[in-house]
Amino acid sequence: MNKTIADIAQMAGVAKSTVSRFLNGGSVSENTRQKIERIIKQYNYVPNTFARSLKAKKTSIIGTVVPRLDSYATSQTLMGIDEELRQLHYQMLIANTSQDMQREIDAIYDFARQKVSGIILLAAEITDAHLKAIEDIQIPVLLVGQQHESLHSLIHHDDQAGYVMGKHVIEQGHRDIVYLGVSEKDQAVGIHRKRGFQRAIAECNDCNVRYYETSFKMSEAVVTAENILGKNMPTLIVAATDNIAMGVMKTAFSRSISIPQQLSVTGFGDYDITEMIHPTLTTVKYHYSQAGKLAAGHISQLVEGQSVRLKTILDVELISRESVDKL
Amino acid sequence: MNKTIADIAQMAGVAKSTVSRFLNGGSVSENTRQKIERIIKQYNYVPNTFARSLKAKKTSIIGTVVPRLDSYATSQTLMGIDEELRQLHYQMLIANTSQDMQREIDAIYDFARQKVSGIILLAAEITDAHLKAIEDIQIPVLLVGQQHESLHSLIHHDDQAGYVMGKHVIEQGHRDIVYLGVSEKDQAVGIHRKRGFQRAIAECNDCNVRYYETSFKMSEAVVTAENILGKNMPTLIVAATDNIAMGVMKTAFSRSISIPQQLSVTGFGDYDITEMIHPTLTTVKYHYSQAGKLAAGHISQLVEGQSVRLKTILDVELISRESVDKL
DNA sequence: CTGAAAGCGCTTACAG
DNA sequence: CTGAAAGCGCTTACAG
Repeated sequence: MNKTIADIAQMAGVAKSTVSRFLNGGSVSENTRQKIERIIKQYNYVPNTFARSLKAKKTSIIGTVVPRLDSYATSQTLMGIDEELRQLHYQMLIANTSQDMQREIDAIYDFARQKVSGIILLAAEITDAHLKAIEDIQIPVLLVGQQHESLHSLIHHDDQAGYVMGKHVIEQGHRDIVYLGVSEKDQAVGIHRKRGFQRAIAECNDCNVRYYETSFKMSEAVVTAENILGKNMPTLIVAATDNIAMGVMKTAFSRSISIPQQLSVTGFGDYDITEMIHPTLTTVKYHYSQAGKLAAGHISQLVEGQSVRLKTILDVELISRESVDKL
Repeated sequence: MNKTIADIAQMAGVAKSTVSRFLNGGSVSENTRQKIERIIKQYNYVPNTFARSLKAKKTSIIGTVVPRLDSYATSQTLMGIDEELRQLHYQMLIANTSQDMQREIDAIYDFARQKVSGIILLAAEITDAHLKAIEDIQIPVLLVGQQHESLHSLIHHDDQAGYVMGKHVIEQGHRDIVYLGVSEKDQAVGIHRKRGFQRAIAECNDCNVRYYETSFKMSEAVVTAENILGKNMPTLIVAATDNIAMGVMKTAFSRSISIPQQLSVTGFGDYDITEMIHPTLTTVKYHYSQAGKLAAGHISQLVEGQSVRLKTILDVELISRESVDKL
C-alpha cells in the first residue's frame, strides 16, 4: 500500500502541512527537515499526482499536438522536445491528430481539461478555430514549424531554405526547372519555402520555371512526376520535400531516366534516408531535433512566466550531394 | 469558470450523488435523467479528471512505452494503438526511452504512479528488472513485438517470416547466401527471425550460408556490408531488417555492384520506403498498424478484467519485388 | 518555523 | 430511485 502524506507526517512526528511545505520547498527547520527526509526515503514515498493537481489546479505536463507520427520531421522534433523536457522535469504528453483539423482543436481543449501547463503545437495551418481554442484555454501555447503574428512560435527559416536552394541550382547551370510544391494552405512549406525559391529565381535572367503542386505523400508525388516527365522534361526538379523528391526519383528510375545525368532532383529536409539512397540527394538540412529542444525550453519559460521572444527562427543549411548535375 | 458537479446538481435540483450516478451509468429515473442531461449540455460540463481519479484510484489512460520514436515499426504501431484506443475511449500516453533500458523500467513505475489502467510495452528485451517492475505495479501489461512465457504478448510471426524468406530465396536459385542479422539480445529479430530462416536452409542440400551481425542502424549496416562485399561476394544477402537492407544497397551502389544482377538483397518489415527505392525491395510485410489496433483491444480487455489469450501471433506476408534475381 | 482546519471535485457505501 | 455524509491525498491561508 502506498503511503500518504498523513502517514509520513505521523511517522516524522509533524503535521501534514509541514511535510507538504517541505515537499514544495517551503521553509522548514533543519531538524524536522532531516526527519521528514529520512522517512520519505525509507518508505519511498511519492506524492499522489491527482491529489496535488486537484488542489493546485496545475500539473507539470506539457502537451504536444502533432499532425502525424510517421514523419521524419515529427519524430525528430518530438525526440528533441522529450529529451529537453525531461531535463526540465516536465512530462510530455503526445496527441496525434492524424491530420484531422477538428481533432487538433479537440486536442487543445482536451489538454486544457487535463490541466497541462503548456502546449506545443505542430500544425500545418492556423485557423480561426485554433486561435479561438488557444484564446479560450488560457494556457501558454508555442507553435513549432509555423508562425502566427499573435502567437509564440519557433520556425525553420523556410524562406532562406528556398532561396539557397534556388541559388544553388542556378549556380549549377540549370535554367529549365520545375518546382514541385504543395498547397499554400501549408504556410511554411507551401508559401515561404516557395517564396524563397522565387526570390532566387528573380535574380536569374534566363531561368524558365514551371510550377506544379502535389501532396506530401510519396505515392502522389510519383503520379505528379509521371505527368511532368511525360511532357517536355526540365533539367532539374526542385521538390518541396525530401519525400516528394524520392517520389520523383522513383518515377525517373521506372522510366529509365538516369539521375543526375538526364535529370537532377533536389529536396528539403535532409531525412536520414536521403543520404542512403542512390544517388544521394541534394537537399536543405532542417534542425528538427534542435527545434524540439528549443521548443521545450521556450514553453517551460512561458509556463514559468518568463518572457520569450515572439518568434525564433532556426537557420537551415544546404547539403549538396550527388543528385544534381553540373551543367 | 468551470462548473463542478455541485453546480450541476444544484441547477438540476438534485444531489451531487445523483449527478455522479448519472455520469457513471447508474440507475436514474427518466425524469431526473433528462433534467441533468439538459444542464450538462447547456453548460458544457466535463468532470474533473483529477478529482475522479483521486477518488476512483484509476484512470482511463493506457501508457505505451517505446524504445524510440524514429522507427517505421514504432510509429505505425503507435498509430494503430492510438486509433483503436480512441474508439474504446481510452487515452494513450507515450513514454519514449531512447533505447535506454533503465528508462524503460522507470517509465513502467512512472506510469504506475500516474495510475494508468494498463501498459503496452514495446521492448526489445525482457529482463528480470522488467519482470520485477511489472510484478510490482499490479497493473495489466501487454508486450508487443516480443514475448515472454509469463506475460501477455502480441507478436509478429518472426519465425515464419524467416522461413518464407529462406524458402523464397532458395526457390529463386540462390545457394551462396549471407544472412546479415542482429544481436540475439533482441529475441524477435535476433533469434526467431534467424531461426526461421535457418529452418528453411536446413531443407536445402547445397546451400552455403555465412552469418554476420550488425546493428539496427543503417550507417553501421553500410560498414558491415563493406566488409562482406570486399571478400568473396555471395549471390544474395538476407538482411534482418529493411533498414539494414538499405544499408547494404547503399554499399553496393557505391561499389558499382548492380542489384539484382550482381547481388540480390532482401529485407524484413516492408517499410513504405522499400517500395519507392530502386530497385524495389523484396521483403516480408509486418502488419504493424494492425498489431497496434489489436494491442489496444487486448489491453482494454485486460483492464476490464476479461480474459485474453496469453499469446497472439500475427501472420506475415512475403512481398516479392525487384531486388532478387532469379538464377 | 509549525499546526489545525478547510477545501479542491469527485465517488461510494449507507439509509431511506 | 435518491440524498447526506464521509473521504480520496493533497495544498493553502491563517494563527500562533
